[in-house]
Amino acid sequence: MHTAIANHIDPFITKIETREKLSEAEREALRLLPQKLIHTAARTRIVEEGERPTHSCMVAEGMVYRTKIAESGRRQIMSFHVPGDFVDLHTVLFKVADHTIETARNAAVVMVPHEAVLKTAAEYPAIGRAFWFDTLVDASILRETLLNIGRRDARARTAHLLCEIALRLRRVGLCRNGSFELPLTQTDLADALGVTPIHINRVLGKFRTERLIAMDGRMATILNWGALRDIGEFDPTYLHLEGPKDLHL
Amino acid sequence: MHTAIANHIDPFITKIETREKLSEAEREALRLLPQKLIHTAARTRIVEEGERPTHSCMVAEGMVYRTKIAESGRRQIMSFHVPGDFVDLHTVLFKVADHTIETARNAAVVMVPHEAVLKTAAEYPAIGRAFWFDTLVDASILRETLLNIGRRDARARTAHLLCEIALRLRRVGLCRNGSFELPLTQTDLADALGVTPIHINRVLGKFRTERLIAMDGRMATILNWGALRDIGEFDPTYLHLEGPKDLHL
DNA sequence: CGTTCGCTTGACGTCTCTCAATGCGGGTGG
DNA sequence: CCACCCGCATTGAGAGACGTCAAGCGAACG
Repeated sequence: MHTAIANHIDPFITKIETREKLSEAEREALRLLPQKLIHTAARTRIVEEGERPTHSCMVAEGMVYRTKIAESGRRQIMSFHVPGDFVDLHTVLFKVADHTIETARNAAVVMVPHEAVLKTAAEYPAIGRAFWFDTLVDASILRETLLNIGRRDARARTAHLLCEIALRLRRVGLCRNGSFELPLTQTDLADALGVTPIHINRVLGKFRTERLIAMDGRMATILNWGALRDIGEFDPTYLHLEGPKDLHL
Repeated sequence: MHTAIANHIDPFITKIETREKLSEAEREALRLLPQKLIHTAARTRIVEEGERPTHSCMVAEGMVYRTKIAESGRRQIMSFHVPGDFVDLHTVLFKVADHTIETARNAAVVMVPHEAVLKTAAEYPAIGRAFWFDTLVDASILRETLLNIGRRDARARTAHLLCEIALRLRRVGLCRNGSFELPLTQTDLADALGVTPIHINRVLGKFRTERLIAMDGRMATILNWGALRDIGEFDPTYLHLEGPKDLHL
């Protein structure tokens, strides 16, 4: 690194570069984005539905999720975010946030002002593309989630989500030998999977007696990846870990 | 218009400009995109999951939807697209298509090569932003769909979808007095809403006896918008019809 | 004119929800 | 340091929404 001080954006740069190599000037432009690291308590709302946010955030530590609440009061978690994920590039262009962003437990997020994001994207097309690509992957994950909830039963849904979280955490070095910290309550999982916490409890209980997973406090371990993958029909293509196609511009 | 010949991209430009005004140079750049109009039969797959497409498409006529199939064979429709929608800006950056794009009935779509899209986006930041914004709205609709399917019962889901389609069609002048052509079978609706066609049939039947909607062949009419909106908890904020925030670059 | 596709309706099964109660662990205040 | 409380996990019993299986019917189409 050329910069002396460690930069909070670096995890994002690392993620981006597993897809498309950036020039030194582009990396530097990203590092020069104004940024403020914020530590939050559990259940902190970073962006509230209906707000007009002026900053975007990137996860530095912990887990963050997006949520919407129906008029009836039922909550749906739309997606989870792990360190290195830029959570709300959406609000860069939207006037009003269409959903809430919340931390699961203690977390750290980096706040970056919208104008800076847009200016950098306009100045460096490769960065603009990188941001765009990131939101596209996000949408792809959303589509798979939709398939999961719309067309699989609770058992398959749960298996699928566990596989996805494990894989995404492994990518950033937070899952070893199938073990990872899962800072979510069963109610969170239920809200993400479109079922009741009671039902999730029974599904997880069955997974445990079947020796597919183990859970000890906040640590979860996948004991039988193959079986869980099959139950959840998990195929990671939709995560687009490969990166974008080769560009000839 | 400055160009003598009607351009197939014009509906997209019109849509874009309800959000952010473009300069004449930018409009012209969009019109100069290489394009090929294709007329398709019903149930034509434009892009197949797993393919490596080289073109993106925009809907010119009819209705197009995105779909994924689970290993178990169950199909989920992720989203519908009406004239003026750029359906698969995703594939511009993705190597492999993560889902299938299909026409409901006879339709017309405009095909545009990916390199041209990327080149224009890189050259004109406002156009790059417009593309990005379009995919962000797409993701926002996806999130609302997820809430719909995850946290509402079949009756509410159906009402919500009908409201959304009516509103989006009205925006492009294809819905008058609550009447619009709905080129979807009950099986399509079921696959979009995560239920069985039989159940959708009963829900629609109830809507009809309650005088909330009327259906005559392919024409659907919303007779009681207020009631349907309330049943479906429909709030169009997520469609971001307002456009992006005012930019100060 | 037969065939296929889509709509409709009935009976029955089941996955998941609701209601309800218990227990556990961690945080808080006296 | 202990009592108390609250959030979360767990388990049981009964109810309901939705799925499955099955059959009939009309319209479009070759």
